[in-house]
Formats: sequence, C-alpha cells, structure tokens
Amino acid sequence: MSVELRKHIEEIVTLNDQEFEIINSHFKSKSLKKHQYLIQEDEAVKNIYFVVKGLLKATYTDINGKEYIIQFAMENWWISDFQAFYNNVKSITNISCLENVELLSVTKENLEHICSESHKMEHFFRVKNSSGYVALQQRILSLLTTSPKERFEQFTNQYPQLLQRVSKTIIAAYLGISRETLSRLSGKL
Amino acid sequence: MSVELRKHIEEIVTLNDQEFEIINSHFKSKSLKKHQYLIQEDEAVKNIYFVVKGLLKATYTDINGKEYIIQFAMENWWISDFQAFYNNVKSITNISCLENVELLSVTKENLEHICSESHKMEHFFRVKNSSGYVALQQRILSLLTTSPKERFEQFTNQYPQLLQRVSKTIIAAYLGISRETLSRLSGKL
DNA sequence: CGCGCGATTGAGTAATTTCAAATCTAGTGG
DNA sequence: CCACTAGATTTGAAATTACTCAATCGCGCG
Repeated sequence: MSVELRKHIEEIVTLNDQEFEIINSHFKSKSLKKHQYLIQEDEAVKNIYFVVKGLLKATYTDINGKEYIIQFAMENWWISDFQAFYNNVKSITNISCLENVELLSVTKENLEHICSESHKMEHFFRVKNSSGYVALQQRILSLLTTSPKERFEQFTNQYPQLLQRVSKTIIAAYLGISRETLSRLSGKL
Repeated sequence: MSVELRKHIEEIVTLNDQEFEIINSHFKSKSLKKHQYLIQEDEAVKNIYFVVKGLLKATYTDINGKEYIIQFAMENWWISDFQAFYNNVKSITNISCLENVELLSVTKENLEHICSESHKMEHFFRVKNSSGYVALQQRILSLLTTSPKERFEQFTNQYPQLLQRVSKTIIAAYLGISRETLSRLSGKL
C-alpha cells in the first residue's frame, strides 16, 4: 500500500480507500540498486514505472557509443520506454539507476484495466499525459531556440534538485552539449 | 456534422450516431485564409482545434525576431498553444495558416464536459496524448543525436507530404537549422 | 599513499551561422 | 507572350561556436 502513489493520484482525482485499494493491487513493487538496469536495449517493455524513491535516467546510445539522456525520473515521476511500451516494439533505450531506487510497476494489461474500470483513472492519465506533452514541447523549444549557456541556466532554474544529484557529464548529455563545453560554461556563471 | 472528426475518433473508439452527435455539438466550425492567424502571442487560448482541411504552423519568435516552428498541423491533426490552453496562461506562440484552413474548435469547458460525460472520449484523448508524447520524445531524440543532414533526411522520410506543401525556409525553422545550411544540404542528396 | 572518476583546461579543428549578393520562380498585368 | 516583382533559394566568404582529443587537476575512498 503506497502512500506516495495515492497522494500523487489524488493531486488530480480524489479516491476513497476501496477505489485506491483496487488500483494499488495492480501495481507491483520493485527495488533496484544504483547502476542496475531497469530496461535494456532490444528488450520488450511490459511495464511503466512510478518512482517512489530514487533517481533514474533513460538514455539512448548512438552508433559511436555516445550517450544521450532522454529523460530523468525522480520521486513521483513516471518512467519507461514509452515508445516501446505503447507500440509493443523493442526498446531502443536503456534505463538505469543513478541511485538506489524503489518503484511501482504496472503492466500494459493492468494499466488498461485500471483505466477502463475507472473513469477517474482514465482522466488521471489523460491529464498526466497532457502535462507531459506540454513539458516536452517546452524542452523542444529550449533545444531549438537557446544556446548551451541559456539551456544550462534554464535547467538550473527548473531542476535545482537534479544539479545536486547528478554529475555534470550527465547533465551535458541531457542538454545536448559536450561535458567540456558545459564545464567552460559553469565557470562563467 | 463532420465526417472527418468522426472517422478520426473512430480510429480509437467506436461511436454510435447519437454519441457522435452529442460530441459533435460541442465543436464549432472555423475557416481561415492563408496567412491569417489562429492564435497570436499574448492572447488567452480558449480552444484546441482539429484540422479538417489545410495546413498551419505554430511558431515561437525570439527576441531577435527569429522564428522557430513548434509544430505543424495538417488534416486530422490537433493544434493549439497547449501550454496556454491547459494552464490558462497567455500564449507565447503564434499559430497561422500556411494554406486556407477548415477547423473544428472546442473550448476547454466543452472538452472537459465531453470527457467527463463520455468515458470513451476520455480514453480517446488519453491515447491521443500518449501518442503525442511519444512523437515529441522522438523529436527530442532527433534534435539531440543527429546532424542537420540526418535530421533533414528523417524529416523527408517521415513527412514527405510536408516537403511539397511547405517552403524550405520553414522546414529549416522546424529542424533548428538555418535556411542556408538546409539549402547546402539539399544539394548533397 | 595511490587509484579512479569526474571536472577542468588548452589547442586545434570542424561545422554551422551570419551577412551579403546573386539567382531562380511563380504569379500579375500589360 | 513578355516584362516585372516579390518571395524563396542558392552561393560565397568570413566569423563564430562548439567539438574533439589530450593532458591535467582535484577529491573521496580503499
């Protein structure tokens, strides 16, 4: 019984104990240690994950072995390879733990079951998805319009917590700049 | 009574005539000519729009007057300033018509009404939003990992129709490269 | 103390941008 | 049918920016 998940859902819809219990029963706990993988390239992706505690990164590695960060996920965020999950294709990403992690997982079948049984939960996920969409659009705009320096400043303002928890190298891979450039930038602030 | 909208919705959920009629009644038609604006910077955004016919662009203009394309929308796509729409803030984007356009608009109140009255439609929009999320994640990955040349090739493969309907200058603004660079690139293909 | 990882710094290089000018194209009116 | 114009595209040259590669630094930990 996850207080965190309930609180998270109740930011958008209200649930009574029974409703929550049914939802909760479709989730499974999972713990991973720092450096362990949650999803690996070329695997099928059966679950999406709610982060109860800890921090993860979803990455894509190009043919030259260079790594790019698709998304971070910390407490109360959702993570998976959504492309692979929704379209039933193999993952092209790796998701691994930057800290010890506690997760709640839900399979596609269970997710669809929850949503079809509960209009409220369908609503919850619609709202979550639309917020996510807006956030990604902001990131695209940031990638299109701003210099590495501005991008780093925006990141600093938007996710100050992450600055503390993540290496600069990894932040550079999220912002789409080299670690050397980021280093030269941080000097000038 | 829009056949296009019904077909579009029925790609995801099935509706009987009565159900569709209720939904349809919450939409309003709107026509605009090429070059007209649908949404202008600093306005409140009350609607999202379904494109029945035509082509639009959503743009952001930076302090130097440089224009970037946030999204295109053609037949069967949805467009708005979603950030402004969902969060009730003023638009930071302009949306204008690249061709004469026929739209169906729905206000936030009506959208929420449709979704709360009809679990099916709530489902429809959840699925739409999740597909949209995945598509944006792909675009972010493309911006992070690929060179202008590769990006243009991807675009060509993904949206061959748009190549015919949109100027190179505008495609460059979508891909995040200068029109000169894009021009030099197209030569080499 | 020494190892290892992340961060920093420097120098040279590659890619893209910018600015300017030239060219091409489609549509308009004579 | 042709000339003209506005807009889009192309081309050139210089300047800028970020990247790569290599070396060094700094710190925490065994």
